[in-house]
Order: sequence, then C-alpha cells, then structure tokens
Amino acid sequence: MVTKQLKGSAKDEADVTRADSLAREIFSDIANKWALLIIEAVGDSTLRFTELRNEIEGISHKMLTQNLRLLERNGLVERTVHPTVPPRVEYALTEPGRALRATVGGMCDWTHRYLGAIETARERFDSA
Amino acid sequence: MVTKQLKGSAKDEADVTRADSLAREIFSDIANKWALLIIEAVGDSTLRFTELRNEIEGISHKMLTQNLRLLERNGLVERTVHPTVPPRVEYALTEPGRALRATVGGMCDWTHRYLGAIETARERFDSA
DNA sequence: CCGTATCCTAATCGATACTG
DNA sequence: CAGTATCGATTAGGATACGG
Repeated sequence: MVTKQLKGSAKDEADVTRADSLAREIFSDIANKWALLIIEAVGDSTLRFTELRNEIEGISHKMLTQNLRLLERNGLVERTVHPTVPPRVEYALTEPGRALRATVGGMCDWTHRYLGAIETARERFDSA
Repeated sequence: MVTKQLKGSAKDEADVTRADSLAREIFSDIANKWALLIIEAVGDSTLRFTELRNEIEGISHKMLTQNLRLLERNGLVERTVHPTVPPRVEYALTEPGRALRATVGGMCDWTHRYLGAIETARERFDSA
C-alpha cells in the first residue's frame, strides 16, 4: 500500500514498515509533473539535454537538470556523457524507466480521452 | 502530446493549441503526489473525509480538502453531503476517476515491483 | 553544450483557530 | 464532522551568471 507508511514500529513489522516508507518516498519522487513529463518525453529515444528542453514545453533549465538527476538517482534514466568538446550528454530510459513509462503513457491517454468531460465538469463546478 | 502546449497561434492550429494547453493544465492538476494518492485511496469505496485522512498516511487536513476540491472540480471525484448533524460527507470516484485509477494503480504496482532495484540504484548513485 | 551556484520571488504546506 | 481562513516557515522555481 503506497498510501500508508511510517506507522508504529512493532519489531515484527519493522521491515514492511520500512518498505512502505521507502515506497512512499519513491512515489513522491516520481509523482510530480516534471518527472513524469520527462519520462514521457524521453520515451524510446535517446535525447540530448537541449533536445529534451525543446521537447518539454515550459520546462526551465533548472527543473530539467534537477529532475533528470532525480530520475538518474532512482535508476529510471541513464546518462551518457560523450567526452567531446563541446560536450554531448544523452539521456535514455532504463528498463525500470520504460516500465513506468507504460503507465505514464496511460495517464497521457487518459488526459486526452477525458478532455471534454473534464472541461464540462469544470464549467459546472465553477458556476457554483 | 502532453509534453507540448501554448505554442504559436497560427489561426488554423488555434484549436489544437488550446487543447494541448488544456491537456497540460489537467495533467499538472493530476500529476501530483496527493491527488494521485487520494485517487488510489478512494478506489472502489465510498469514504468519509476522516476515513480518507486515516487512509492516507501523512496528509494534512488542508491538503486533503484542497486536493479533494481539485479532483471534484475536474470531475474525478463525486462529493455527497448528507444533511445530518453532525454532517456526513462522502467521496467516491466518478467514471473518469475510476479510469484514471487504473493507471495510478499501475504506478503503485511499479513502485513495489522495482523497490529493490531503485534502492540499489540509489546506493550506487549516492556513492559517487 | 551542459552543469552548478546564487539570488530572489512565489507557491506550498502545516498548525491553529473558528464556523455551521 | 467537515470546511474555511490566517499565519509563519519552508520549499519550489525562474533568471542569471559563471565554469568545464
């Protein structure tokens, strides 16, 4: 259960408690706008920093590096530096990254599928 | 493409541009830790405010109401007020909400599935 | 080209108190 | 019980500048 974590620490449950806490931590790392958009943007490609920046509308230099580091740390993204000058740095999804990408793709599909329904819901809500 | 939005407004592309911008807006609403955890927590149940609060470890009163409003506004969650005293307010997923829940469930499964791999990746990363 | 660091503003969040 | 409002404190995030 990702919705639960850190609970009391009866010695027998110490491990599952730790796992829950870790699960939540990972979930919190991943479940944010920029991280998910990056995963979606990389997809099956191998992209350079600047290419990613152009691919993801509105992301700042800082947010991109920050989230790429985060994804790299959690092993979702692999970073390859080509020691040329000027440097060439490429990003690609790892196996875990591609696995997550499947569900992120689902979220994107969902967004488009329900776009109209959501717009209507918003209008109803806002006029109340 | 959820990764793109607001682009230039050549009159022919005005509609798709608007749709992209809306898609991104919705995606940003939804792709946050608390919103996703709430969706996961509600699931197929009908839960009261306090039940939800207990279900989601670490969420504050404020974050819960705030995100419930957000989900309600976007038509993912249905709010039912029973005019008793004390009041009884129940939350359940709508059809769009349940559809999204499927993919959120996928994210949670993913988290548990790759827990070990991620922990290892982190250790490697942190010792560098 | 890519990354880090700094500064500064805006947004987030928790705690608390108050209403129906 | 559920919701709103307010207030500090923390953090996120953009802009900029500089180094490899």
